[in-house]
Amino acid sequence: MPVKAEELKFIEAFRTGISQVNAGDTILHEQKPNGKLFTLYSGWGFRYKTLSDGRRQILNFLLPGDFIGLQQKFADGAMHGIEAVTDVSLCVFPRDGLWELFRNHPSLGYDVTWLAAREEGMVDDHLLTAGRRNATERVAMLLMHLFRRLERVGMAEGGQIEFPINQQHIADALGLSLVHTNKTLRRLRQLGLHEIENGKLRLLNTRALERIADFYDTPPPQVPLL
Amino acid sequence: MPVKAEELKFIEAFRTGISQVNAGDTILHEQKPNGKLFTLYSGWGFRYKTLSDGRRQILNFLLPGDFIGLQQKFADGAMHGIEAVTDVSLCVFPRDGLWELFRNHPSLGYDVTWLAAREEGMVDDHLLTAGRRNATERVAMLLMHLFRRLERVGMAEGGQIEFPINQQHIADALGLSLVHTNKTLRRLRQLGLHEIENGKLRLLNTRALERIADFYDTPPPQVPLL
DNA sequence: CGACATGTTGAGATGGATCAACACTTGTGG
DNA sequence: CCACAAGTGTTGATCCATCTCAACATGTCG
Repeated sequence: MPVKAEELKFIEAFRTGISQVNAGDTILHEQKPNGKLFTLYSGWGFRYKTLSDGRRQILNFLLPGDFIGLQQKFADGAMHGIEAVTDVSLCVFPRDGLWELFRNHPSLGYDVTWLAAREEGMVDDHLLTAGRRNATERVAMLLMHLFRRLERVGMAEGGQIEFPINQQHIADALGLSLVHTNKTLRRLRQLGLHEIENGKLRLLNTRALERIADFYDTPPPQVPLL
Repeated sequence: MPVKAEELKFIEAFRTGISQVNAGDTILHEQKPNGKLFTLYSGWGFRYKTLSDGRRQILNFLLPGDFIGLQQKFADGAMHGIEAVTDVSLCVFPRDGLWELFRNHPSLGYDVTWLAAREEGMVDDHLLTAGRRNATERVAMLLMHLFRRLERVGMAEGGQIEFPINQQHIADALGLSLVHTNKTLRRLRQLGLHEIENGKLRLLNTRALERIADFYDTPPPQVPLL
């Protein structure tokens, strides 16, 4: 989405710097929020929460273009962690600059709100999935969801996408056990619906997956970028 | 939270009017978004999504002070409905006024974002609940969650709150079946943890409920109001 | 009075969890 | 170069939390 030159300049000035994080590292610790804000430039990450006995729920996956950290800043004590799946590069914004941004560039503030609302929409979807879909539907949903998102940011090539997450990630995102995730994934593969190989996901029958997941996507007109 | 007089005036001018909705009526239809924005003045409501075969997931409950409709405005096709639990009065904002608000009163825009982020934080919690807690933990969580929220808006009197939702609502919010919700609720009651009677909820052992749910609340400093 | 919403309870079925192996790959230190 | 540990995927056996089905009770309302 186009941004005015002036706004772009402000964004440039606004950001503190670019930061690199290695695969598997924690970007934001669950217990100690730091109020920083990020935009994900490249790589995959995820937001998660854990119960005190270690059960983990992945809230959503973070892909290039995602804006991160609003909930941390505002949430009522309810914290989440962020972890890098692959090596990741982040654009870091200062802890207290958000108000500046709203004041000086309301249109950017508007965009931030847009992004926040879009992310909440995604979490809404995942809640429906975890609450009301069965294992097969959940897996189909996740595959379609991620595939479509990658498509939108232009990261689908030749009908396949990079797929750096493992079955434990999938299980934690869907609220399933690792073993059952494996069996469900395998069943879908044997039905010829998808293939995961060498860290690539290829969907072989999106029609069927959409039907199973009861997932029908409407791409948004255009997405703001920060 | 205090608001400047000038801002208050803008809010007054901004709103289209106040609207009343009867218990059980749909405030916002799942399939046809209208882009309107609301603030809930009084009563209870909830946001929900349904699968095409009718399975319903309640995304969160709406209580006085909640700001509604952002996701509808921005979501990528992913829609949700809103229904009134009790009779409800709403402050209605015009469909396209949000940008005006951001431009003329950045601080109000900032507040909107705050509210959006806080709501996402709540959905995050519910996703953790639906994905990783068992039935007992879920029910304990819901009771604590709602009780604390009502407390914060000053609607807890004498250790009890209005509790207008029925077991079907609870089941749909937690991703459980109606029957199992009933049995779980009953077990907690027989343990002396709570009482629901005549539309009132009384928590008899919040300590135990918190422990079961693994839920420890940190109230936010102050909440903006629109 | 009957229709309807809501809550309650039991019996049986089942989807998914848990437990326990094992295979394969990769990286590491000796 | 090999031995070994660690991470990941796979599979079978068994268990159990939750779902489904089916009744029945109660209160409200026309």
